[in-house]
Amino acid sequence: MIGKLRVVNSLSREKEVFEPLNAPHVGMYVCGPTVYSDVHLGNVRTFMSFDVIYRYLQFLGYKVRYVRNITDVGHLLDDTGEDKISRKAKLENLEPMEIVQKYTNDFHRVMETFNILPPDIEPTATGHLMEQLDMIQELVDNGFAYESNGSVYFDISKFNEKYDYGKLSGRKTEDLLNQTRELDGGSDKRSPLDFALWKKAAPEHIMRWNTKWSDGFPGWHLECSVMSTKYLGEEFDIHGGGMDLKFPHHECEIAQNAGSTGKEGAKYWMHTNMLTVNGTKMSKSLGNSFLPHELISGDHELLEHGYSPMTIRFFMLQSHYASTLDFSNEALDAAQKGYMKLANGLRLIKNYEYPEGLAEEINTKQAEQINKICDNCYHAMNDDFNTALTIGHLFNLVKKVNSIQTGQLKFEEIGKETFERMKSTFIAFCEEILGLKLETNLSSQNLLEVILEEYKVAKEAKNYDKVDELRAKLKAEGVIVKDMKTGIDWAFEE
RNA sequence: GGUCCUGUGGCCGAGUGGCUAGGCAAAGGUCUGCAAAACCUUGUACAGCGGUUCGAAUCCGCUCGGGACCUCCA
Repeated sequence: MIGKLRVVNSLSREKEVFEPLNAPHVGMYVCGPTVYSDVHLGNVRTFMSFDVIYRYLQFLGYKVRYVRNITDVGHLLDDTGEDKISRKAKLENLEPMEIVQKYTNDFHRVMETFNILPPDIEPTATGHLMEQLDMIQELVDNGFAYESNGSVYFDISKFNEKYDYGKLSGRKTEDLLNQTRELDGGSDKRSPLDFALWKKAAPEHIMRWNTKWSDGFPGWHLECSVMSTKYLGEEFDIHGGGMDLKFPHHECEIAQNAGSTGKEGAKYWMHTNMLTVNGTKMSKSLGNSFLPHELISGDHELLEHGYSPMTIRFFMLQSHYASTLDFSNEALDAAQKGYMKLANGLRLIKNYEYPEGLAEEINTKQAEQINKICDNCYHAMNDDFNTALTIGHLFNLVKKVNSIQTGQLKFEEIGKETFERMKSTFIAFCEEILGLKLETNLSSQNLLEVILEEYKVAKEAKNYDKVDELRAKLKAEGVIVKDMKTGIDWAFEE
């Protein structure tokens, strides 16, 4: 390993050296989707960011247990106390579990489309009701929660006697109180800051469980505390999620963990930033959100045409996960060309082998440059998973690879050792770490070979009409013919 | 209103004190039947003003612009 991995910890707001609690094991929990409708692109960015983090940690040799939940109940919509799943179920006249299954399946398909690896454990809230009830009881026993009219609430003021509610998002309880609108008379809460652990269900509420507290359902924040603790322990390494979950969701999680176990859960908190469209956060209510399939097909009023999943992945990884990323046709088009350039480089180097028995005539400058670039890839990823910088370095390797193809750089100048390092580094960073894979839309690889052979023959015979015709034919397939001193090859059209 | 983030060349986007980020676009060159691709070269970039420093895009202050969270949201 080159250098140490450093991550920006939302808790300290500083870049810290990453030191797992129980190396080589790493526990990572990421807040997953609420499966009540299609995932939108913003969700994809978050899960893609943590996918790269997961991949890189594994690449570094850590044994990672990655837990990403599915929220299938209890996500309060508003003051009505109705949750997202049951509202949708009523709307579509389906069983809540049908909604859950439908959108869970859809979610998995989308994740696969973008080459996002599945987590090691994907627990559901409904599958952990007993554990949630246990944690509620613990919180009540410890004096951090109270029952009120069949519901159970977390008691922020009690919590603050011993802990500090708001430390993650930098909020002060007094400020929060000043800003919070007054409770309507009907509330069972002692303070507007208190949040629900268990909600008594209204008669029309369809997802409900009969417990000693009431016939009701769990609060949203609880499941994450319960499931992270169950699968990763009272203290674990990384907890992630989108920025917008920082408050109140993650703040509540910390409170629940501390209140029940005495430990605050995660050592490192990591937050991904938002996707924006024309500078404004992508969200459904603003009508500026894209569904993954719309971006791929181009079937959206804001889009001129579609983009392949790997182009989108590349586009997203070209910015740092903690920065906002703005969507535009121009930016996407530029990313498409850039991605094809990278993909062509990847395809080339995968096919290259250092020639057997070739005498080395090392060009020290070239070899040093290449080794430096390889080092830089590690440095970039070690620096808080800087995929944007990593991609920049990979493009520098692409130049070397292309130079080999055109014969401007020779194998013997690089030497076997450096060549092998370049090859393995390039492939590992593209495929294993960034999760970019080649997308071949060629109808037939063999056909391509045949046409290229035909092209070669025509070229040698100086039959230029035929040459131009074949060129056009291949271009229609998205393939560009490359005439070089060293021979004829092809590349994906950029 | 409170808390916080942010403003980089035509566009996107890295970069927290001195070391060419990178991609797209543009210009010139090499190569070529012509092209394309590739490679090489080129761009008075760091919102404005002031300060700290031998030296600042990078630190500090002010001004102006953009955004997020404070209610469900990745």
